[in-house]
Amino acid sequence: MAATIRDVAKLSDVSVATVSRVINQISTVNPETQKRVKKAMEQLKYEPNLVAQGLASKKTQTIALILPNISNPFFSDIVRAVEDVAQSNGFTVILCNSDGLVSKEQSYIEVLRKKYIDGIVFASNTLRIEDIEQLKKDNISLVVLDYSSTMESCSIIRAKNREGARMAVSHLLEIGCKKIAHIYGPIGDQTAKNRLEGYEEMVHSFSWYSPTLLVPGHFTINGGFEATKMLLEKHPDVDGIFAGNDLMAVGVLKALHQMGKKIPEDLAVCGFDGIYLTEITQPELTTIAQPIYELGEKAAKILINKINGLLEEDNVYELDVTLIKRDSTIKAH
Amino acid sequence: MAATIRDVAKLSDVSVATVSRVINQISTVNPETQKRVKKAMEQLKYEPNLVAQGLASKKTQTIALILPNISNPFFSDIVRAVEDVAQSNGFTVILCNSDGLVSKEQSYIEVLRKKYIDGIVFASNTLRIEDIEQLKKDNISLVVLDYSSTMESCSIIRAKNREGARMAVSHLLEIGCKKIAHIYGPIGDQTAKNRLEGYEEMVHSFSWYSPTLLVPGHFTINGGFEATKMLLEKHPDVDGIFAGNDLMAVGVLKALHQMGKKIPEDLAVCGFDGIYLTEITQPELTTIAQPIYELGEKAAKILINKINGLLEEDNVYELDVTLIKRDSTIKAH
DNA sequence: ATGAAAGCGCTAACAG
DNA sequence: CTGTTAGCGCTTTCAT
Repeated sequence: MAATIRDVAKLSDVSVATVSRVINQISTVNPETQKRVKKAMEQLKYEPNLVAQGLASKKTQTIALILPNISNPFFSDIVRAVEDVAQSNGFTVILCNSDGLVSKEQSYIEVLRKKYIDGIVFASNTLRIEDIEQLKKDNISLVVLDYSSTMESCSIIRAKNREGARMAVSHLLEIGCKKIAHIYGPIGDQTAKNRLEGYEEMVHSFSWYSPTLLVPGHFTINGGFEATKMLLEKHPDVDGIFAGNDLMAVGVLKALHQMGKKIPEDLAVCGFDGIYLTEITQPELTTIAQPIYELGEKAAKILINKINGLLEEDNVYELDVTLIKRDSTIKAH
Repeated sequence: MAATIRDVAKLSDVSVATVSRVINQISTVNPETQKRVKKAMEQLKYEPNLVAQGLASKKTQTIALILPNISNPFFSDIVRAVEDVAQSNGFTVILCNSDGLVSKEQSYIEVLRKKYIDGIVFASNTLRIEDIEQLKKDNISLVVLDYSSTMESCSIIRAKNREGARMAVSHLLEIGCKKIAHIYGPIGDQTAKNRLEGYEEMVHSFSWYSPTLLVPGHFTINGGFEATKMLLEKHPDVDGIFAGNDLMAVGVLKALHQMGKKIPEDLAVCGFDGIYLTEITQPELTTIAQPIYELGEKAAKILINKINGLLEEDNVYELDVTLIKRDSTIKAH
């Protein structure tokens, strides 16, 4: 049906090798010949078969993005960024929801390998060292997003989590909070851990500090909701809450509303991430904003550079976060 | 490096054809032989090369999902559903953000074709008849989501938009609204149009009705915000607003808050879609919920059935919507 | 039930 | 600068 490289070769009276050369823009082709070949390609409406190219070259112009769950707005922004970069570089992206399950990730990685995928952006904290090694062996490039690890044998992009947490607490102190609690994310998640550590560093020397001011919220809205109820039962005098991410902060708000608390008068709330949800709550949420799109963008760019052989060493990139003050900590005027 | 079908053939002392047969579970293989081949595959840790399979069979076990923008929470739920179904059927999904631009869609379709993709779930209203025909010719299956068209030459999954709109208005009337406005989505978008029509059918015979109660909101939060300001300037006595989607309803809420209106006492608000955002606003939003996950799930299932040749005719599936009453229309006493 | 062999459409030495 | 040719790893007639 569709024209093949052979048809083009025949029509332009050259060998398939030469046609292949002009397809792949290999310089050593006579301009004259090139013109002839190009004309033939147009005439025949020739389009290279990407699958055949992939089989022969072991490069498929495809990358994968593995993340816990696309429904999380943080990740959907990441996806958008990665896809944009991929698209403008001639790459296609395969999306994989792992739900944070190692088993799911495992099986994804397996089929991705069988598909000759060129690289993976891994947006999850669950990646294991063995996997990294395996991918290296298979010549599949890897960039990890939002990953905290002491040993780095691959490129990592992340935001300054610990520093952000300190900024959050510092802000709450500044506006006059006398007892600040923290709702933290999943244990085992390094990002959650770093934010918790930032909080602890800021508060551990205060006389009011107690480890019972730490409550788990699982990085979900409902987790934040439940955590708040539990927290206020034990510490009715808390007047500031730093939630480890925005989703939990939303849950905090819901709980406080339900309990009839005034925000920020009775209690100030600060989240982390900077997803757009923080703008639609009432009051709007103060948050430590990560440059979400930039995180995804940078990850994709680095990955593609690696794939194209333009980048050798593995680096760790830490992007800055910024405090966005809103009504959940400061009453407008 | 990795074992190929030939290695397996050699080790199990059969031809590659036979190995291929056991890989593809073709029945005509002697159980004895089959066992031998399978043992060899295990020994060699053989894994079929999907790219090679694709080239030879023109089937890649890959589908694509084209949608306007993953950042829209409605679509991220759709993605999740499609990916889940694909995953559990051995398919991989390529994600494409079109921004609703025909040009982008066009270029995506082109590369998808070159990649021997098996099928496409198209979640957008911008698909053109020519494209449908072209895909058919290329033997690429197609299922369209949330698409309204009089002529159907492909399978379509959508919710009952017109009926949902009528339910929304009907509910607002029941709770006592005396003058109901509608904020509608992009003109040209059939879904937006159907919802608008549902509204009109319900209100056109009332004496208070006027076409100026219709305001455009572009299906965005900000659009809903601006529309509300405009609307209340012209019609300060409006006491009910039906927003064409939840995003706009959120914008409505923001605007009303800013104007100091009480909800639902001064003004009741109803959205459409049933995204989870409606649960985090204050007050929570009444909405006409579509079965979002089910929409995506059904689309993916039908697509895969088509690909596997289990489905012939093209049908239109209209899923039911449900009214979810919340505080934006009824004060929980 | 199984094997031989001809592709699928392209890339990449190697030779000239 | 260009052509020949041998794959890439698998599927699929067509025989047997």
